[in-house]
Amino acid sequence: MQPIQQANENEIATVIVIFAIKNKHLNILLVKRSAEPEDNKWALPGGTWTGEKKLQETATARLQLETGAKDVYLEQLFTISGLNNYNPKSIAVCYFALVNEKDVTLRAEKTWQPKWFNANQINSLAFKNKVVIEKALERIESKLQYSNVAYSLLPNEFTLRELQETYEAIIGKKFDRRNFRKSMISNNIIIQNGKFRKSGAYRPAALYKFISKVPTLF
Amino acid sequence: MQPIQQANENEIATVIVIFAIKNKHLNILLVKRSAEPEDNKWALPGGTWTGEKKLQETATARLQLETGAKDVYLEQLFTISGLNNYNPKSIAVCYFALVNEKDVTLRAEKTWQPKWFNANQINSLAFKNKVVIEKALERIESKLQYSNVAYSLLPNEFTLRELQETYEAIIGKKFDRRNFRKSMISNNIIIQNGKFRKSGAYRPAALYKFISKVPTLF
DNA sequence: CCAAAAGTGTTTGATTTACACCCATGA
DNA sequence: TCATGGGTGTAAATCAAACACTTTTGG
Repeated sequence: MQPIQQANENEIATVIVIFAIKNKHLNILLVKRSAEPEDNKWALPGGTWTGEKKLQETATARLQLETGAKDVYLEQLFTISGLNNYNPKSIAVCYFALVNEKDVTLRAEKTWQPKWFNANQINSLAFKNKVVIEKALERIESKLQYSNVAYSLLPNEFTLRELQETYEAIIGKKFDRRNFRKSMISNNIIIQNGKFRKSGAYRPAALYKFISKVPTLF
Repeated sequence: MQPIQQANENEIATVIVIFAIKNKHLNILLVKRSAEPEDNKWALPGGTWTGEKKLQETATARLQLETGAKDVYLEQLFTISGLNNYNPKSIAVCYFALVNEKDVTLRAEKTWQPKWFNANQINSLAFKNKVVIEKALERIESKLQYSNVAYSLLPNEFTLRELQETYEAIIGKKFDRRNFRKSMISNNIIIQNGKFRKSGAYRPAALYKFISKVPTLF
């Protein structure tokens, strides 16, 4: 969301695409605007940068305010002018963040309704937020392929199937279970934590954890 | 270079890391500041964004002003606050550009001296420009590995050796000539243009051109 | 004993790397 | 004929992709 200022002044906004996996689908958090312009439309969360903190800290603060999530992966996407039609002197510094949906408590107020939307079914949005989402989708997909950033989408312990379904939701295709396991383990992304989870009339699944929760390429 | 404004106002600057190959080395264009703060120090070229054009067009305009180069590769790097210590409300949107040194005519004025510096031997710079250069070096290196953007570093026709030396200067290691040729050709990056260049007491080299001068991944 | 998900290795093909000799030219 | 850089192919190794059966559990 881009707050509005005098149209003649530079305005620096941050905008965040917050991703989480819900029901095996990639979701994005949107908030409903409750002011003109674009009143009542859904938009990406964001805020104006005041210069008091570093730019990225403004994004982090907004993320925490909306989701309560901490220690998540946050990365700058790009900066664009002209996102907000109403102020030609505004620019938006866009970020994307990955959160574990179970750690999230949405800030729900009467005038501020955050809501998760399936990332592939988002249509009309305030401003030109669609552009931002498309770039974010590209980036998260390629990032997942050669880094461990999925750690911020998953809880502390998880089964291999849960991990694989997370990857599949984002990349949009199925993987071979044996190859997936081999690759995650041989790239030192995950390791068994020794526990198992029983959840039905079948063999319990070993639980895994991420070896590192620092962004790492492989 | 970041122009100075009232310290209480938002200032949006663009900064460009302009790369070219000179004498088989990767070089960066710097300009000497002729105003406070940081008077007399070398800095990356840049300018203030006024909101009249798109952000990227401001960077393109600055690039042309400094080098005269057109149709070059220009990509946004990232945006940072705090690059300019003197105004806490300033941000810099940073770009990197690749130009062919032979197409360049530097704008040389008494108060504005642009100069090429070996990219790996840049030390003291105005503001925190070093950070920007480091990111740019990372980016150009990885970009070169899986895209054709080298087209903007080279003239219209070139030998395989010239191309390889360009890659070696940037990536910082030597390649096998046979494998390099194979990869460039099988990835449809370059093709012979039918001409040859004689330049000494040895077999003339075939000249190549880029198949496409649109940024393409492979 | 049945249904459901978990676990596990091997083979094939594709890609990447390493490596050495002959060719064309001008002096 | 010599010195210099230009041109070329093959074998080995590594990596990625395809693929099916056995195990554990609860009901």
